[in-house]
Amino acid sequence: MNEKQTAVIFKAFCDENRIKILKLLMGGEKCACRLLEEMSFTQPTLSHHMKILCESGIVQGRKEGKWVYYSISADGISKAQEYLDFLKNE
Amino acid sequence: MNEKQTAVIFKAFCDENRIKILKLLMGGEKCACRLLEEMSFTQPTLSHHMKILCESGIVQGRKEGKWVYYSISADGISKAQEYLDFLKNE
DNA sequence: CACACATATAGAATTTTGTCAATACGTTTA
DNA sequence: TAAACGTATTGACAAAATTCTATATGTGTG
Repeated sequence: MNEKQTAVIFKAFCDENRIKILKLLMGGEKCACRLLEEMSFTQPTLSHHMKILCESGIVQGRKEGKWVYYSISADGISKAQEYLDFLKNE
Repeated sequence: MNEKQTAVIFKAFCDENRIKILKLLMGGEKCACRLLEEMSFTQPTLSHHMKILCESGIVQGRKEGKWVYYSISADGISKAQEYLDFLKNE
C-alpha cells in the first residue's frame, strides 16, 4: 500500500464532523436523513462527508429505494488497524 | 476523548508526506536533517509536519545539542488503536 | 566573541478542504 | 404522468492546510 492510499484511508478520521458521524454509526446502520438530523450542516455537506468516508473504506453504503443506509465496515477498519500494527512493530 | 482530540491524533496519517516520514521513522530514530534529505520540500515545511506529528502523539522528539531526533511513539499509536478497536466492537 | 550549523517561527502565496445554494437524479406515491 | 421526497452533483465562496522565503533562536566551534 502506497502513501497516497494510506492517507485516503485515514482521511476518514481527520475531520471532527466525520468522527461525529462515525460515532453515530456506532449505534448501527443509519440512513442519511437520520444522520443529517444530528449534524449541524446542510444535506450536500453530509453527502460530501459520506463520500469521503466511503472512499476511505471505513463506511459502506446500501441503497434501498429512496434511502441510503450507511454503516461502519469492519473490513475497512481492519485495513487501518493493519497499518498501525505495521507501524508499531518495527 | 472528544471528536476534536480524535481528529488531532489522526491528522498524523491523513497527509501523504507525513505517511512517508512515518515510513522513514519505522527504520528507527532519525534526526530531522536526515529526514529532510529524503523529502522533497524545504526545511521549514519539514518542521511544520514534525510539529503536527508530535502534536498527534504518534511521534516524539528528543533534542540533543543542535539536533532533534524523532521516533515513533508506541504509546501514541496505542491511542489510535484504542479508538479503532472501540469503533469496531460496537 | 564571531561564525557556522540545525531547527523553529513569521508571514505570504498557493492549494486543498469544507460549506452552502441551486439544481439534477432516481424512486415512490397520488 | 406529475408531484413529492431523499440523495448526489455543480459551482461558488470561505476557511484551513501546505508550502515557500526570510529570519530568528539556540548550540557548538574556531
